[in-house]
Amino acid sequence: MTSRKTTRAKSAAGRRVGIRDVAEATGLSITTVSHALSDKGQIAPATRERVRRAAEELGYRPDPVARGLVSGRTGILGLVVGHMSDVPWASTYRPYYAAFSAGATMTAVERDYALVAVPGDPASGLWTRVPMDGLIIIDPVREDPLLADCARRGMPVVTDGRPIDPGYDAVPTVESDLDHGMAEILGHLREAGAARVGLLSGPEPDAYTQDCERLYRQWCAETGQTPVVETPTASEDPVDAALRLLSAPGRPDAVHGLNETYGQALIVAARRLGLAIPGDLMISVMRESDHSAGAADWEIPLTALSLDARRLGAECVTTLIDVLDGKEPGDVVVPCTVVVRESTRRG
Amino acid sequence: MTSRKTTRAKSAAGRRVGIRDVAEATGLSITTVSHALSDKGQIAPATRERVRRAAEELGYRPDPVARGLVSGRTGILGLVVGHMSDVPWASTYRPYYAAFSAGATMTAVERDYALVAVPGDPASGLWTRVPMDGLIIIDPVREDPLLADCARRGMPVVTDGRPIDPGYDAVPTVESDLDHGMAEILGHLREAGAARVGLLSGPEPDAYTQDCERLYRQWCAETGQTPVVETPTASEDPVDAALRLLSAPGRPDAVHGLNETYGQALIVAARRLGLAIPGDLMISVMRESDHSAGAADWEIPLTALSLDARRLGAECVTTLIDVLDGKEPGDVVVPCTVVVRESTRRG
DNA sequence: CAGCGAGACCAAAACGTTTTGGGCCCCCGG
DNA sequence: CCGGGGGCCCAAAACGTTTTGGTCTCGCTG
Repeated sequence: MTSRKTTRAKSAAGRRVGIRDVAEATGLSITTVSHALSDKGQIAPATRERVRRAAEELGYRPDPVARGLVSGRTGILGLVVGHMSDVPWASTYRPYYAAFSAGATMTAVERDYALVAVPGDPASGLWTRVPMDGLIIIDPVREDPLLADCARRGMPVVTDGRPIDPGYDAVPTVESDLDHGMAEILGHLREAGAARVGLLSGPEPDAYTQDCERLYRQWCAETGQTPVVETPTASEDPVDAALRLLSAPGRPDAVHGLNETYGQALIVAARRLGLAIPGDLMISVMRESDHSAGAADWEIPLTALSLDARRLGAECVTTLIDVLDGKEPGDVVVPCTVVVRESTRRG
Repeated sequence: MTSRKTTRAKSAAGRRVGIRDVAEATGLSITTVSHALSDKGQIAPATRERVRRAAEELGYRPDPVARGLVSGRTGILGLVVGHMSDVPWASTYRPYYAAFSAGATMTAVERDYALVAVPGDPASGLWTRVPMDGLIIIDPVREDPLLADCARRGMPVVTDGRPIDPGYDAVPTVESDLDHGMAEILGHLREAGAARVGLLSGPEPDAYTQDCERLYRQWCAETGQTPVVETPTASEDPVDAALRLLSAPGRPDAVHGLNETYGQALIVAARRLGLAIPGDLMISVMRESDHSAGAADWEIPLTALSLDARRLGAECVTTLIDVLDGKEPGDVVVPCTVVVRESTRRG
């Protein structure tokens, strides 16, 4: 009586209806039913219709798991956000991730894939237990264990932001065109009248931060300016870092912040120091999108280098699907655009 | 030479390593290997260790799909956001969804499940093709096709926000405690000195909107006030609705907005009409979280009824997992709290 | 009228696990 | 010396599809 056989979901009546049931209902073979439903072999039109009707009537839906076992495809793409092991996605990261994820999800859905979020935490190993066809890794960090594991195991991967470590040249990558973007935004600041441009960088050990800083220093070298960089620690309130930056001896009269949160921090710091914007201090930031009315914009519309995270997400998915389809896609560079607003308009 | 057999990922060397390879490497049977790796049958400790080592060395990971086929469990939970068929998630919806999704994802991960986002669009039928153990439906709408399909098919479901249509009493539901919350926030507005409290409602046909409006009218009836409700259409700029509300003959001197975006709209409208906040107009809003510094807060900190979307997401996951584990969970009510800020402090 | 191709269908293998139901051997108690 | 009970291991079934490699029966051609 203590039947342990109730494991399966037999809630309503009998078992889940399988292809076998359709076969029995129509008096046909399993093969024929499968073919009829997926337009494969040659089936008499009448039969095909009969099968369709029976399947519909019985409410038959092919089991995705069984289907996946034979086809080798699950139709699931993994999205791992590297910094997710910490508290609720490092807050500075959220807007970017949200936009990225939105773009990725919609593109995936259009192409008939589903997107699943898995934690970057390598200890959990969850990503190993969830069936998926490929993985998107956002901003791989130094010695990323996930990246290594995927490579070893032959799991198709696309990264958003180039892997830092060497040896991953084969991994397709989607990136913002920071080369042009940084030059453009810094150039804009100078043209707008900045004498000394500072950078409010970030603590993350990823290619994005690294590249921005490098490009900034390079630009400084080219324009003959001494770099002024400040970086908040991971746990620190960015406002403190902003205050440091703006209190230094050779105070910059323009600062570019590496994410939108830093823009807010700069505004707060500036106000606390009694600096007028843009009169005493021009501010520009990285932003995840053109359209978003950033939080800080209620105070002062901020000039931004718009990163188009949405599109980056979309491109990652497209690229990954290309890989899955056997194409060998090259790296993708997504343009980013300068949007000039009040915070850098003097006079 | 045109071998089509390259379907599988045999990129590096040979095929993916399966349990059979481990068996052959150790000279044991498949059964024993399976048992050894999952601590099941009785295996000599030495053997167990030998198997472990071999598996590790070969880089063996059990195929989640095959495992899922026999166990009937995939470890994947679906999250469908009802309004996603439209453009980029109806923008007013985003902060709530983001917080909800964050809470759900983290809880899922803690319990060793993965969360996959599927479109509410019933036409796509994607959710049918992606393997999952259960589904979370956010704010089911009138005659929700998904809900119906799940019920018919026996797919375990938990909804965030009660299903509107009758006949779904068996579906476990997670809800905010709007009964108390609405009474509390409206009571606060009155106590703070409001003579006439208006409501800026929403166009969505879900239980949340419906309940808020009902509770508002009920409160009006109890306190002997004529209800003043305005609802933006789905495509309209909420500012226009706010302007209508604030230009009406019996202009309210306090308005509660059903989401955070509406708070911004109210501020903009108030400024445009030359109304001082909170002097001429008190504003309160629904918000998805306590901690979030809302965008509008850079202008004026808004009093809010905090919905704790994060926790709602977490509770949905917990409840769904309970269902999957065979428990019969009851409905969950998550408390919401009033957070008083500048926008309703007179004098 | 034999032969042959095409149309309609089907049985069985394959996918990679877990689970079921033993089998064998050795040791110990009677 | 025999019977029985662990301890250790294994072969085969099952999971629900898709795919492979047919078979059978027409009708048409030579």
